[in-house]
Amino acid sequence: KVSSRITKANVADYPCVDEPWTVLTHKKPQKGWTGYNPKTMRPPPIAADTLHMKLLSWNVNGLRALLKMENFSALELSKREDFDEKDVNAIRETLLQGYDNSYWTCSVSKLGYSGTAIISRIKPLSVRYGLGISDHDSEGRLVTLEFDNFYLLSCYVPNSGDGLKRLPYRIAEWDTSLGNYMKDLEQSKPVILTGDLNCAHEEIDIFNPAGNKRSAGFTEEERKSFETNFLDRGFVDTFRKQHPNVVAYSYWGYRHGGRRTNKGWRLDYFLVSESISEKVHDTYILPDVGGSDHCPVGLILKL
Amino acid sequence: KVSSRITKANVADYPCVDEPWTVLTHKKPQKGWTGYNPKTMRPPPIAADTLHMKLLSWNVNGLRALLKMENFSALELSKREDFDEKDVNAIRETLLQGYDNSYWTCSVSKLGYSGTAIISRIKPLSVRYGLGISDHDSEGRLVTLEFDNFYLLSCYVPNSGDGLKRLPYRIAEWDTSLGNYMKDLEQSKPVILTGDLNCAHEEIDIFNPAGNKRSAGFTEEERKSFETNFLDRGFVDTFRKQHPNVVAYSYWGYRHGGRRTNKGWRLDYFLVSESISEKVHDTYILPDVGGSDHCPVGLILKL
DNA sequence: CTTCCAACG
DNA sequence: CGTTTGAAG
Repeated sequence: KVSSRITKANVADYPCVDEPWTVLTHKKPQKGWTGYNPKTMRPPPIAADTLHMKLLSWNVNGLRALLKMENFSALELSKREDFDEKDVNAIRETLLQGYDNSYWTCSVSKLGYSGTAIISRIKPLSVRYGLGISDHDSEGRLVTLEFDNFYLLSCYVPNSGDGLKRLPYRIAEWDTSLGNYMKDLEQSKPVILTGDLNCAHEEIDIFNPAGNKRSAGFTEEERKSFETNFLDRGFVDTFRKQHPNVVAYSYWGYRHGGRRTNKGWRLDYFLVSESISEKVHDTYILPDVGGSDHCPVGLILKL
Repeated sequence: KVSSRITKANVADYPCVDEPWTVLTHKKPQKGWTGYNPKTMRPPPIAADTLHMKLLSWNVNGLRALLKMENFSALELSKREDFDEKDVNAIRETLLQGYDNSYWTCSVSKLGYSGTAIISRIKPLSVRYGLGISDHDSEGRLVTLEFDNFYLLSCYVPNSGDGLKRLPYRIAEWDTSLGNYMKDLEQSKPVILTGDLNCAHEEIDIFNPAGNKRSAGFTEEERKSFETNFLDRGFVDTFRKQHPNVVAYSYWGYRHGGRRTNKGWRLDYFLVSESISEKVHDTYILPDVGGSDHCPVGLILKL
């Protein structure tokens, strides 16, 4: 889910002015809300001599389909990595052009169900998979890398599911444990959490707030949990901080042409420790990047 | 599996001279064997004033994919048939242009696993699904229509499976029961069996006989069963009777580009009662019809 | 290699 | 609606 660059969506050549995603689809947009234009609503380019790092997170919803779509040739891949499973090998090596460090984890309980990875140019000081002890269901939902100045967490928060069957687990087990885990890490270094957090925090973060009050991802419980476990404990939603009144989504369901009509949700975040939040130069969303029901989100961090 | 016509593969406009399927792929073809050219190796067209009937049988290996492929629009279909399941409805009505009588059966034990149908311009005198009592596994493998002068059976014989796990069932239960059932019917009228019989009878019927002696569809057991249950009991393999030395296949596995190299099997047959065999004007194979790993096979019957 | 289903989102 | 797996051929 995380890389420090994505080939087809560099910030520089990002093309969009007055495109569909700048349109508000709320029936009753509140006063002051504006659409999101990632071309014009970005800060000035960061100075070349300012040491910085670019983070990009993307829920790709199926790597095989994505790689097929983007015309990757999974066949002419070198044998550099020593992995057992052919497809994983192909996927890894295809994405790894120029990246020497990649860290993958996936669901072992239900194959193909979930998984996360971090691909990085910079070698981390340490790597950790899962939440530690309480990561009981081994669904490959978390990778933690330790860098000099911060921890980077790539996470895929459990979906509460049809009929909200998994809502209790999601709140009581996952969100709580993740918050605790982040606070633990924070004692040694600032923390940056990114990924699909499976929650649209506020009304501005979803196209139809009224109609989704009992939909997984926008229940009272999940939104409250988002606050108590993360925001109230000192983690900053950097996109929202930078753009307090901007409607911007990172997910559009496939089911009703949501992308075309911009009926989306903001589910993909960067949450960072307060102590590092002033170092964030930019947080941005790349809504025109296709190939998944989610689009990538990015962050530029001054070092 | 059975229809009296197939749109894209009429006998009249069937185009092929010196095409790949005329090539023998046997490593050691026996003396006198020739390739099959359905354009030149057919009898003279049947006289227009000779009353006749055309039967066509096709294992389509997935109707949804086929319909998609052939650009059917499953949406603008009428509500003529009163079926519950939408897709079945769409499929039926799409295939039914001009056919008032269609008879479908499918596996209820494993959905999407197997099924057969007969689509006919002529209304049958009676219809029967399965083998009767012994059709215990309800896999939708047989439809019987009664016409004035014969019974027509569309059949999908069980594959013996990987590791020949189902070979005993296939032989002892299925083939035996089917043979008995056909002999029963034959007491009142001649019988025509068609479909994927999942057996390449002789060496001429498979591209690599030596290498497939333990492959499902060419085991000693299946070939013997084909003889004892059908041929020895008086049913005539009409294609082979008409073309004793012709190498012609009706199936090419997807796995190793079998269609391109004509590495095929003859698995689809017409077996008819001796009493009606002299009425068979032509039996033919349509190897250039794509969209499935099997191609259609046809028969013209004088009435 | 290609189909289908079921589960999941 | 679109993805994945697994079974089947």
